[in-house]
Amino acid sequence: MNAFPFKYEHLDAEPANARERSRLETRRRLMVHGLELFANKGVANTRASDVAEAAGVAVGTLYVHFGDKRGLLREILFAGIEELLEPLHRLAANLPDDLTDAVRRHTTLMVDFAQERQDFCRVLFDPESARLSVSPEIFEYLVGMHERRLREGLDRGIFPADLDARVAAYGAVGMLVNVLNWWTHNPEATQRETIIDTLTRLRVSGVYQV
Amino acid sequence: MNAFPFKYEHLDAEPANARERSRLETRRRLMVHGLELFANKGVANTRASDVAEAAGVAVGTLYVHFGDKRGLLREILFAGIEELLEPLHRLAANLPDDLTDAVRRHTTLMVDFAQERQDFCRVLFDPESARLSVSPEIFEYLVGMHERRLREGLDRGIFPADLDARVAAYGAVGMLVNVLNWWTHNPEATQRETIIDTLTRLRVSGVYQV
Amino acid sequence: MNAFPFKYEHLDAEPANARERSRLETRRRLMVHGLELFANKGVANTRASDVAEAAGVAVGTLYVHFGDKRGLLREILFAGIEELLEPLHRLAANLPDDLTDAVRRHTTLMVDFAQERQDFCRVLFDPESARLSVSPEIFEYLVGMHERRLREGLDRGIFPADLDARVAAYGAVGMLVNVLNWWTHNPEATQRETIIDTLTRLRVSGVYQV
Amino acid sequence: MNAFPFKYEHLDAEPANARERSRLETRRRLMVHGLELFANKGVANTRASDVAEAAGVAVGTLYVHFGDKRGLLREILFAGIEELLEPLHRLAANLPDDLTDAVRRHTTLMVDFAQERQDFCRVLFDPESARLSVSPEIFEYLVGMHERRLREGLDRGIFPADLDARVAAYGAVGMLVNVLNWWTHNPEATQRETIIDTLTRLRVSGVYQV
DNA sequence: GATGAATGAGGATTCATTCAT
DNA sequence: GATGAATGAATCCTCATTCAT
Repeated sequence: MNAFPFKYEHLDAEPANARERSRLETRRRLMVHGLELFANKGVANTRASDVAEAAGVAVGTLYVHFGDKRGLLREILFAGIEELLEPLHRLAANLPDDLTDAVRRHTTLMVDFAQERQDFCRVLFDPESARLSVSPEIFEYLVGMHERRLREGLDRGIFPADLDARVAAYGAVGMLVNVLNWWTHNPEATQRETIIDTLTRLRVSGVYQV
Repeated sequence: MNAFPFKYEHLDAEPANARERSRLETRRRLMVHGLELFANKGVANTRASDVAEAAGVAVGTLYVHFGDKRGLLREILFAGIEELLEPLHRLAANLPDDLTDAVRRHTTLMVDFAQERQDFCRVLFDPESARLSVSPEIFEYLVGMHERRLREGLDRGIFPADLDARVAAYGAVGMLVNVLNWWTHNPEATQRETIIDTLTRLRVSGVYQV
Repeated sequence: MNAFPFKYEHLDAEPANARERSRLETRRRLMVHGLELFANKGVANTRASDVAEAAGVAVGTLYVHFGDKRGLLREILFAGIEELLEPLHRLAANLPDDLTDAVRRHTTLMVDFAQERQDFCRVLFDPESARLSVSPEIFEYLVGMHERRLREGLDRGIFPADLDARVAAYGAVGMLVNVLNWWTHNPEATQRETIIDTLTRLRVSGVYQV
Repeated sequence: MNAFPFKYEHLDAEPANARERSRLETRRRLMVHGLELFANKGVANTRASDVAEAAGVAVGTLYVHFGDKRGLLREILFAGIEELLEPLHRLAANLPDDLTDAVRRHTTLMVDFAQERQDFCRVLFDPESARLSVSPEIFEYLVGMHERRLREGLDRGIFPADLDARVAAYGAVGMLVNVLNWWTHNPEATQRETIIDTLTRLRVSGVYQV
């Protein structure tokens, strides 16, 4: 049901016994404080020991749970993106017939996610996440999803045949990501609605004047 | 009338005297080898001394010319991007009336540049260039250019009024950059024409089926 | 009459009751897998938890049984060396009268042991065993044995009087150990018989041409 | 003339210019203080920064000169062993005809070296030098030298034909090394002459009573 | 201007060991 | 006795940058 292919230990897994419960709690604390520090100080400027200290555990504990700093970053980003994927998949299963409506719903979902999860987005768009090849992996996944949807639309004759699904998918994701990256760092620069309207516009009918 | 606001010492400045000529030659060698190493090993994995050695000078010389490693990177990227800006400005001064034609010309220019200057693009899209705030500066500039052009179009009623120029500019640049970034690292994945057609399509009329 | 002065819990102790049997089995498993890992990955590169995992128990269990990693290493090496000591003592109690015969029998025993217990020898000769002062303790013991035997020979006028028993003992053990160390790591380099012949030769009459 | 195959920057290289002279002096200081600390605290217990501090330079300087801690250790040991090799080669070029005489001269050289260069020997015999594969490389070289000499003797019929040169070389070096290792750490245990007499005895005619 | 030896702050990571359950 | 999550001291090494020559 959920196509997200990356395994990670679910935080909501049933707590089994006391020891396991405590382990998961430690893990959760590391992720929560990691997200906060990564978002506020930047990923590169946050030391593994900073996160451990904030979480109230020893550095070694971080390494027990996540292998290394990159591992922690991965888990944080994958857990965060999964929260986006869930409504996304729900939407996909229940798409409006009207193209503009459908795109607007999709865009709105992304924009609202960016607005509600600003800290997560700051980490996702941190150049250090790119340097560690974590965010690219996530963007690739989004591109893949988009490509599949485009390919379906092409098959069903909804989209113009001269579109290449792969290229268009990279384009759409790049457009979204770049706008949200900017907006995340300049939330006051414009309104939620402006972004939704403009992105929906561009995605559906480009700059073309009807 | 070059609007590019960043100063750097032109490589094509007239060679004045012998000493000056030798100075410029040293400078050029550092930039050429810097570009090559940055492109092939990655910016973060290339040490200042690597570049100096490749250029056949002492490390200190690099610092005499560029202040620091980031300075060298800046000069390399700004010199490269200027090669893109020149034809871009020429095109702007002489734009076809037809919207699709105009966009296609613009897109073609960008795509061809990416194809011809693969090494430059690898450096431009290197996460380390982002971490050092060099590439963002360039992308901001491109966004600014785009925004101005969109605003003109809006003023003249060419583009639909519900577009926000700034948001649309970020979107367009993000689309372009993401596609070219991918293509630069996977040149065999698709054809130049496919990219031009799809990007032109998306930019002009989105996924909308006429 | 076993002169080996180091205590360790015998593996072949009678199994008393079920609980005790299981305890000994756990202990045996730790030693068996410890030997294997130490031999194959090197002592320094084998973590206590690796051994525990291979043995199918928790790390803590290793510490319950052996106190620390060095304790495990000691038990493994002492158990192994005891397998050498037994036939050695048997031989000592029943030595041929002819000097060359006696030395050859002794040498053969050592060489065959090295050949049959390659894994043990890799651990014994591992520099980490030296760093932890485990192998030196064993070599000292062998030197002591040898010294006693030499002293006896000297007393009985079998060996030339200008030999210092202690020095000669260190020399003989060093010779043996160095050859076997090399051979253990290069088993294909030479034949068992070549080693036995040459070592016997050297021990009995040096390089002297009769 | 000198068969020692390991390259390292000679300390006695002509001082060229002032900068180079200062560089070599820095290098020398690092080696001198490295030897002292390695010998007194043990190689594993000496931090790279300890050596740098003792030498009055920054840690980085050590890494500039030797690459890493192991590099420093190598240079120290190779420089030291070369001091042994020089008289050794001189002796080889001018060997007494009498076998016992020749062996005694050779043994004396080694023993006197060990006595005069106790600190060097402590480092050479340090298990950490073995763990870092530095001392084994040196011992291999000594074995190679020995093997060649034995092979010559065998060819000329001086040594008994049933000796295998390689095995005998490993044996002889092991004997020497083990005795000197012990003596280095227990200088009071016996006299220089006792060691020379016994080792010469063993090497030439084993334990055989003439 | 060019040189290149020297600098030294900075952080990730390991793993033997413990102890509450 | 067995467990295994948590501990945290301990060091290596990098490399952008400087400045005396």
